[in-house]
Amino acid sequence: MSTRSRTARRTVGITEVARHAGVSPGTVSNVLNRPERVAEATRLRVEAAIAELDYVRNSSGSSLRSGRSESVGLLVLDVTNPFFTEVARGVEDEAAESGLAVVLLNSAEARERQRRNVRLLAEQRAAGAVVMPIDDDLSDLVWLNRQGTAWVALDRGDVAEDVGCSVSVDNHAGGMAAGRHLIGLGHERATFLTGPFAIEQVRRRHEGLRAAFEEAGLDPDACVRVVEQPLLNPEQGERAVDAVLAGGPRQRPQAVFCANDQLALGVMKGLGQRGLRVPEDVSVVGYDNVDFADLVHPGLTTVAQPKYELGRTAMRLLNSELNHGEHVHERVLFTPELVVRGSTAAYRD
Amino acid sequence: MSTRSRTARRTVGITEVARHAGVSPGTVSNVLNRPERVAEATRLRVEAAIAELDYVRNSSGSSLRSGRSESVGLLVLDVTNPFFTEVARGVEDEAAESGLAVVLLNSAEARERQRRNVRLLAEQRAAGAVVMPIDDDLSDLVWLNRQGTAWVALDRGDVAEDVGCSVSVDNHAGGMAAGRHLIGLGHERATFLTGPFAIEQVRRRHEGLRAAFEEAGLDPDACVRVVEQPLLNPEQGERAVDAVLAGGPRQRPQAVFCANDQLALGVMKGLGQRGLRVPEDVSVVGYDNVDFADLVHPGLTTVAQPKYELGRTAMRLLNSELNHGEHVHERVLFTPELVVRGSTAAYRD
DNA sequence: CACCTGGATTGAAACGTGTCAATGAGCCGC
DNA sequence: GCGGCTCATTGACACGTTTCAATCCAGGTG
Repeated sequence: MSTRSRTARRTVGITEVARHAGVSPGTVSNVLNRPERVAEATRLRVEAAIAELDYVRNSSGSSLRSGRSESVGLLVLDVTNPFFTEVARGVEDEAAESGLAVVLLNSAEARERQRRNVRLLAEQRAAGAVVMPIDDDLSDLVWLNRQGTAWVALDRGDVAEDVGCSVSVDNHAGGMAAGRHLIGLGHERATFLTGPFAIEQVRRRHEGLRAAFEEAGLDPDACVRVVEQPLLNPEQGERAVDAVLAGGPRQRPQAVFCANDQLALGVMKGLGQRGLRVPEDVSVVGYDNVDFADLVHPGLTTVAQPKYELGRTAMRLLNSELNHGEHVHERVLFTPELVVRGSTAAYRD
Repeated sequence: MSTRSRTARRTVGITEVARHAGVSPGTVSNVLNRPERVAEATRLRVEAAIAELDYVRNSSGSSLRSGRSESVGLLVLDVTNPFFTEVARGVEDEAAESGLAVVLLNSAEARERQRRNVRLLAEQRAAGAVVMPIDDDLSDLVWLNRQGTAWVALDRGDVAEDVGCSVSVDNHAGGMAAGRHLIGLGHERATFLTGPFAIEQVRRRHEGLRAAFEEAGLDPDACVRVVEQPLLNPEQGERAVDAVLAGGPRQRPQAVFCANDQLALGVMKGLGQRGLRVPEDVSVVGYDNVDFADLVHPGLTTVAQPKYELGRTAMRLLNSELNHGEHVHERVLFTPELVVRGSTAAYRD
């Protein structure tokens, strides 16, 4: 055990570097920010001084002066969800390339916490933010925009374009792809296992599923049942099994389409515990294609989202908004892709 | 589509609030930071002005003046790993309680990137950091400390105590618990499937496993084989199956202990593809107890780490270091816990 | 009434950087 | 050799906040 050395290290700033190199502070600043404006000889001299004094720039000073910091926020619904972490990686990578730091903020699906985090971003004078809003109420974000911080909405295609950019995946198409797949296998009774319908993505996936049945000349009202759970995690999936199976073998769905891989994995576990086999007795389809979907047995058929690309594109959009003076809000829409694995099979009576 | 409103919103600062409330800027600052020093009447007047003008404090200004910012870094090996995300949640929660923002930085297991991130923390004059170092070379972190930024090492029990605090889990005990469990089931040929031995945690787990065999009067050199892969992800686990099975049924291990749940899940998948059943033909033990360990079939027996607590404790330690002037580096060691599920069973010839 | 005390408030001086108008140094062409 | 030009550099100020010594005021005491 030893005591922390409270080194009263005198802070070396731009002015000390300047003195050491025999130039003015302004020149040092130029070397740092617009090297092309300064003659090579002096630039080298300044760089030498920087190295020798082990100078590290103080970003508080610079963002105070310039009015804007060099970090962007990533406001996420739930750090734990593997879907988001993949997105985070995309944002991180793209931000790193433009020298921006990423501040991770977790709303933990709580409105109060989202509000606090938005406020934090405003206090930091963050350059921008990539945001997954907690619900349809965007007033906090509009406020943030008025404070001068730009943002891009993620996975929320319905933001009005006069409010901000958005990057999302076509949830309707995803639901439809899942529906077509099941219908193609001969299923006619499906259950949509989902989280709260307050979440827009979830609603769209449901509509897509129904559209697929309609397209095939089947009545969605008769064919598609819904089981709604309060959260989108594995435990809730497991807990929902009884509701899913309600009605006995004649009424019971031939297939379960889950709004989420986590729900799907939970439901698969629950089905197994009740002696039902996937896919022989029930087919299961998930959504997201998290890494683990490939590792369970049987592999989970699921609607894949380009998670990494999603984050990367959002950050790229944000970047372009930050650099161009004149900016027109954009809306990028990815198309999901069905990945067929072992958890779905043709229906046989 | 509409053009971003470039509102030339004049910035309202502490001085404008002061004028509006008829007090001096200093008083406003006091209201914000040490409300007890200011008389109730004026405090209320200032607060009213703040609300009316929609003032939001500028953290650049305050950290410039005070010399230290109010954010802490979380330097992580790989944002994607579910182990880290759980840790992140713990850090987040604890930081939020003390009003600190968490800056997430991803080393992506690359030394160069870790270095850049450490530099970023120094530039931000971060109050502190929770760090998972990429390898044994802590020189960057020592440098960071000299810059005045304190840190707590995570999951790295071997940092010298004169360098910094650390919070970790007893990897030796974890390996031993796994070993005892397998020996108790009658296994005498085990393979340790692992990532690079350069990682300290991995080495300790291996030693623990060997210690268990020794304790039981068995020769570790004869009983424990090692298969080393370059990375700790599922794909590598799958790829390692052939190496694990080398030697045919007589030589083949009765149990595989993996340094990581991800490896374990990969190897289970690979074993299944080759027609081997878990646990009937081979027992598998993982490490970490990620959420998904409970969802595969059979459930994965694994050594659980208190992930959330780990993060939370690290942040708490950091906090105490930041607040107390005099500080003695601490070393916290958690004990892991074996969670037995279906992937392990008694050996029968 | 003069004096003291202690709490509330003030004013000015930093913190480290970016910006920009002004200055200086060289160079070319007439 | 001179005016005019460009490119490099300078110097001073402003950004919004915290801090701290100095000031003010009210009330109590002798």
